[in-house]
Amino acid sequence: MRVSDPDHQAVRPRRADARRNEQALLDAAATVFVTSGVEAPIRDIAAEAGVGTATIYRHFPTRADLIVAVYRHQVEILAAAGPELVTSADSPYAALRQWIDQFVGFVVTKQGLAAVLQSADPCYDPLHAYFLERLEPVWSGEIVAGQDPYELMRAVGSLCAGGGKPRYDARHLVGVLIAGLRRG
Amino acid sequence: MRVSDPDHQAVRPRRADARRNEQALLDAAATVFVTSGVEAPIRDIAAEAGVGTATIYRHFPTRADLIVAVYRHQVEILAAAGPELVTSADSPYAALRQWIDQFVGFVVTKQGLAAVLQSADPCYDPLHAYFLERLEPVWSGEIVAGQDPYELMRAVGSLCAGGGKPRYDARHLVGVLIAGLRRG
Amino acid sequence: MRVSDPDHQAVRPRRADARRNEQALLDAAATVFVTSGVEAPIRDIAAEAGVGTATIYRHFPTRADLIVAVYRHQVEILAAAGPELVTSADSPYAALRQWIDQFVGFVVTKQGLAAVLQSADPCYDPLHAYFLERLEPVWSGEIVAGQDPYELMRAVGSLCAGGGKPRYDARHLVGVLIAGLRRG
Amino acid sequence: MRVSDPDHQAVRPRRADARRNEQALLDAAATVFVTSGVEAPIRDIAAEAGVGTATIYRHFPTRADLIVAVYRHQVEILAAAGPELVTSADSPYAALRQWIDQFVGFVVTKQGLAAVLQSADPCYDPLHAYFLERLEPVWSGEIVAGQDPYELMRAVGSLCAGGGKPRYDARHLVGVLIAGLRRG
DNA sequence: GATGAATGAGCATTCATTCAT
DNA sequence: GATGAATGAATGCTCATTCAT
Repeated sequence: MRVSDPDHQAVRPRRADARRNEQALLDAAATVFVTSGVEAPIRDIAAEAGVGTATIYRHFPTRADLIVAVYRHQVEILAAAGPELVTSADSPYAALRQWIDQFVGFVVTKQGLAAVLQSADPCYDPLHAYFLERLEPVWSGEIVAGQDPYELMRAVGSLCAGGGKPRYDARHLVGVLIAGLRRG
Repeated sequence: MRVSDPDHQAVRPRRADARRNEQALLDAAATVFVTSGVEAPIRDIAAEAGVGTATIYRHFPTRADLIVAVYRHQVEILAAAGPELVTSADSPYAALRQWIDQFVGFVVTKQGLAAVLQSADPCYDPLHAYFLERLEPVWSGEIVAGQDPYELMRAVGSLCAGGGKPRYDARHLVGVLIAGLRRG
Repeated sequence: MRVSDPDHQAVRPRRADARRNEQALLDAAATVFVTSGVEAPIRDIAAEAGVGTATIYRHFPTRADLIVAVYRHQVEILAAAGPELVTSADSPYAALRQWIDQFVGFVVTKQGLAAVLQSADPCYDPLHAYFLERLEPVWSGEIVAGQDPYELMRAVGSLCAGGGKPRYDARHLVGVLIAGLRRG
Repeated sequence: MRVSDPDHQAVRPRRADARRNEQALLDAAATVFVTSGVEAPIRDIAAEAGVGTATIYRHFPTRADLIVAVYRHQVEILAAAGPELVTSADSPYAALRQWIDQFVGFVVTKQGLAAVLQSADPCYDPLHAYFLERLEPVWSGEIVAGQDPYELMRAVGSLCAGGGKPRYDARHLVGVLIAGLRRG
């Protein structure tokens, strides 16, 4: 998968209808990704958004472009909670636990996002970089002596990717993983 | 995924060539699953086995039937190492570490198996049950106070499913997870 | 365009229905090529033949395979007339004129064939070679001192490709071309 | 192909920017036709010209309109050389040879133009008429006793359309054709 | 039982054309 | 007039599954 231009939505001024469509597409894709995963047919996403298929290609030339855009948008929301927690919590470790709770709670409901975090496909590098930028301030203080944050992020993604099923509590497992790291 | 009859291959007496074909199919599928994943085209597996596609359907009506059969077969091999380790190692924890090393080493080279372990699809229940039967004697002594072994198995599967990529050491991460459990 | 296996129809023994389908495909393709050219949609050819689209891909993995097969078959018929003429005509030149008449008459009614003759795409090399093998005995005696037969064949293809239209007599023009060569 | 109104660009007075755009379009189309042929995507031409796609439709309602306009424009340049040669060369035949050399050299570099010359589509009638008007004075003196000039022009187009490939020298073949005509 | 031929639904992608801005 | 966003039909190709031999 290639990402043709990760920032394309930032550079051009756009017509109002185009902007509206792009938003509709992001919402539709987010919805479809939940039910059908990130490999859902383009047609389904187009139908959900109420646009033609070619409109998706105009806005997001490759599937990776769309995926990145969908989650970048959602991560913006998630990211806001991070720094705030660091300062407000009783201890760095408490901050981390709360953040992890929120983070996992968020990721678990978006199976697509978990898959993206788990993946090593270079097309997600921008999104991964973005994630790391936000995660590191929160957890680096307490945990990762000698632990590659990128690997940790992928591990969290992996554990969450298995979630949403009975007898599998991703939040708990991520907690265990974090606890294991702390000892190191 | 549905499994039509998990034990179908046990009930009927069979012709010699049928039995030979089934074995060829299991070997072929194992090979193909490694390179192309468990979703590999039926044709590829048939070609690898040197049989017609319909022969696969006769032996394994659904894809899940085949997957289960393939890994059940491979687990037979893996399982042998377990009990032996428990008795020979210096301590239960040492036995566990060694077992985990072997186990992860095994799973990581079969991405298909990792996916199967990660999955909660009921069609894998027989395989999961089989796995747990073998795993529990090994690790239950040392670790899982209050930890659902099934969940743990799926977690290991998840961590391994993300593996085989640069900057991601599944063996290390599973070790961290185990370490985290031990403290609990 | 690639030709995966120009001789694939010769190597395997085949089931009767497969052979029947292949013939139906060749006939259908020949028909469709006349009306829609060699770039006609696969679906149209499949429909004309009364088969599914995938059947075409089974028999002729690439479009070039199909094109070559269609015309190779037709050339078999054409080729028969060649050697016979050489011996029966009054003079080599007379033989050539008659042959050219037949040849052009044949090619002109298959616009697809003309296009194939005109093309330099390497995928047609086998067909071109086949053509040259048949053409050279007929015309080489009289004409082509220093004339590359391959170029001549392509020229005839070009002149015929423009044919089938009012105020354009490919037969006449090819005659003129041949006359021009004779002087050389 | 239909040409909606071959002279539409002559009837209306126009804004300066419209005229500028039209010229930019002709240049852009000429460029794109060379590299991608006359069937190149409208978008490519618009991009090359730096205008929107709809602008092309405004100026040239059908693709044929654009093609005709492009080559009419280029023929203007070519035509200038014709009469001049007739008077300056040593003999009518020498003039013809030189003219053919120039002509073929020109056409061969514009595969689109060759295709247009080869075609009998009525939409090109105006362009064909225009061509004949210029060609006839040059070659009619020496050659075409009983040869329809229109047919000859299309033949030259056909021979050139096959060109630009290895082992195919359109200039040579057109020379052969002309030589053949001379004898007649 | 085994075979592999046939099927046709499903999907990504391209592109001419229209239309709101 | 100019723009470029939206449209959706068209097409190549893949693959699971069925069925005649």
